[in-house]
Amino acid sequence: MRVSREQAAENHEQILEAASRLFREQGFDRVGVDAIMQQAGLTHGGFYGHFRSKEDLASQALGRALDRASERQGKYTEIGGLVSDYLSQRHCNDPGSGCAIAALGSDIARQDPGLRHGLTAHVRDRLDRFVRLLKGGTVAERRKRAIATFAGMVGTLTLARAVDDPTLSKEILAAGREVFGKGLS
Amino acid sequence: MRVSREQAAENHEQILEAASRLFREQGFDRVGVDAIMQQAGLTHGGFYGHFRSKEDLASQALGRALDRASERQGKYTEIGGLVSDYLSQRHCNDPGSGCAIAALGSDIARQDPGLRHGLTAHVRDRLDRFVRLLKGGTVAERRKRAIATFAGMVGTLTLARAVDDPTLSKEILAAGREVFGKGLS
DNA sequence: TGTACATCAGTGAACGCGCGTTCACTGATGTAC
DNA sequence: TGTACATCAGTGAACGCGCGTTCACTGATGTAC
Repeated sequence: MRVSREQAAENHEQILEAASRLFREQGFDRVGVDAIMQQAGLTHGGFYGHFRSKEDLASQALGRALDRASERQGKYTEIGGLVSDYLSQRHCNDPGSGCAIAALGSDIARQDPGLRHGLTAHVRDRLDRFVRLLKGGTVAERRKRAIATFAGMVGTLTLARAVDDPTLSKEILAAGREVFGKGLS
Repeated sequence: MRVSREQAAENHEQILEAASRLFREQGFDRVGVDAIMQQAGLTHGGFYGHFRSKEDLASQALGRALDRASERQGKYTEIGGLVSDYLSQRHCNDPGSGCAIAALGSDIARQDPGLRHGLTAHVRDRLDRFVRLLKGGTVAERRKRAIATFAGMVGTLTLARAVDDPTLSKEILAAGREVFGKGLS
């Protein structure tokens, strides 16, 4: 049962959207093509009309998630607000719509070269933006602080999600907000 | 072909050791019971004489890796050396014998409750030790810095491993060493 | 504008494969005399 | 100390299952006249 070109394009979007969320929620290996297609309102057989492989989808879905994150962070003109948002309870509880680096962090290093290459370009871009948000010191110093602030944010969220005690998790988030919210200046 | 009790105990250790390394290198989901037993010099059938399930092994192997990390870090009397070691090129290139939190970070949040509970106890312990290494400020301030330093270390290593450009990876490690090596004081 | 046909997005059964787990069996170890 | 037997750690075939992927088919869409 053929569908219109617009419908097909919309289905394509739905698959990417579903994959982007499910991968972040459960990791690349725990989400099957079947589950993604079901979430997109389709059956698994049609998948290969849209993507060459699951790996191909993973790479594109990560790219999409990272682009969204850039957009979201692009709105901030000062580091404090950005960090507060990133290290919020809401973000911690909802990895599916949040930062893909924190959600998939250690997984990414083991994925295929294409995906890692896309991520690297994104990280570079994000660091450049961070440098522009920071004040004081030389450019080289701001860049060091940008890297450490970004890494600190990712590590704080990873840690807050890993522990199973809500009190400790909140304490970790709060400490991260306080220390990294100033951009380490 | 029965083996002696000492041999059986040694085999048990070998399985834990192999699992601890392989899980950190490839992640929980990409390592099979088969591969672990082979690495331990045994065949897969004997696995269930040693562990109740793969999950059970994962939990124990993580515990072992974390204990090793505690031992290793316990040797340091000042934060700078500890951070330099943690954010070294060597550690970055060899996740299999390194920090399990950085190697399995985002995976851990999705594992079973037993494993996460063990990890939480470990994180608490590690934070307490960090607090003792830091100087200056009130106890509450030192604790905040301990959390942020620990999170920063984990995030820096995760990021340095995720990117595919060695130059950027080295820059990230160097920035992390410089910023977090002072314990954020 | 209407008709006839080619196209092709999506369906669902089927494939091969690897995984976690089970189990009958083996033969060296440990024990009872 | 030596013998006879029970124990049980490890083996390897087998199991059911879910996965990524393929493919013959369907029927609505798009196009040519």
